Amino acid sequence: MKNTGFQRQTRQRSVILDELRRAHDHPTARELYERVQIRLPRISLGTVYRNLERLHEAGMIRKLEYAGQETRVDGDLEHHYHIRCTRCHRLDDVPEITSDLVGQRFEELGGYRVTGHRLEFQGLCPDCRNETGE
Amino acid sequence: MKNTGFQRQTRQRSVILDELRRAHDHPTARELYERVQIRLPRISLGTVYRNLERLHEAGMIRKLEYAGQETRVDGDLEHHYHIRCTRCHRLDDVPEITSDLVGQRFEELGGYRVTGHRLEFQGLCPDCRNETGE
DNA sequence: GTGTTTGCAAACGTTTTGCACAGGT
DNA sequence: ACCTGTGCAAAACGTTTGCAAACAC
Repeated sequence: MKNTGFQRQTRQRSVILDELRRAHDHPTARELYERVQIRLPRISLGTVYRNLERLHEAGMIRKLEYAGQETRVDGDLEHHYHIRCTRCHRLDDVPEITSDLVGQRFEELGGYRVTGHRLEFQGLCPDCRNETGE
Repeated sequence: MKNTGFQRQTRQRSVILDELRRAHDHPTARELYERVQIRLPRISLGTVYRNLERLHEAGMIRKLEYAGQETRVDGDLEHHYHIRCTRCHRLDDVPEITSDLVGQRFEELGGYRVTGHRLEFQGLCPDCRNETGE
């Protein structure tokens, strides 16, 4: 079994992960906290934040930080994209993306009328490549 | 001339816009505030925030909210993408994207070694389409 | 028993807001 | 003169952190 970097297996962490795995939406830390709180009434929001950070480090969840609002978490590690409603801020998975993005106009995705998209690449900048030796 | 929704043309707003147009990076609100402050020492950070919001509404600047950190603004309205360094958080324009994104591996862009990308679509969700009549 | 993880509360950094005044039209 | 936009300060918001107690190992 893969080393996750965890030192202890606590009830809090396992309930948090369980709620995330059963969630089919993309809850914020506070929403997740409220769900976990039903099962563990004395848990604190700070514990949820700390565990989300640890789970993220361990590669067990995705953080959806690029929404310009509260960070949301996704228990689904499969490679997939998201679509956000510009009016009510609802966030859904995009069912399937098949091909060419740039230059192509998606008119409709998963029932949404698509008006735009945002794309950000990640990587190591030239300076950091030098410093780390790639 | 297009109606921008502004009622007054103030010195603050024109200096903010000017600094943004001449900026070749993607400053945060605070960074922009510091630059504007050199020319208008009594301006307040709140005014910068308010004006960025108005300029954004008017479609005169872009907000880069999807970085998971401080919101950055971009005075360049041309359609282009960005790349962020995962180590030092520097943010650059991606020089040119030509074709197929999905399935393709970009190895290198603008001197960066690319390790991943994030993509989010925007649109009107099914419910909001109903309520607004598309 | 040891040292990680927790609950709590305070602190933090970014952004928004209430208010009286300034200034554009 | 009107009323939008400003400066200032406080509040709001999501998130992080310091600490002593709890608990996994």
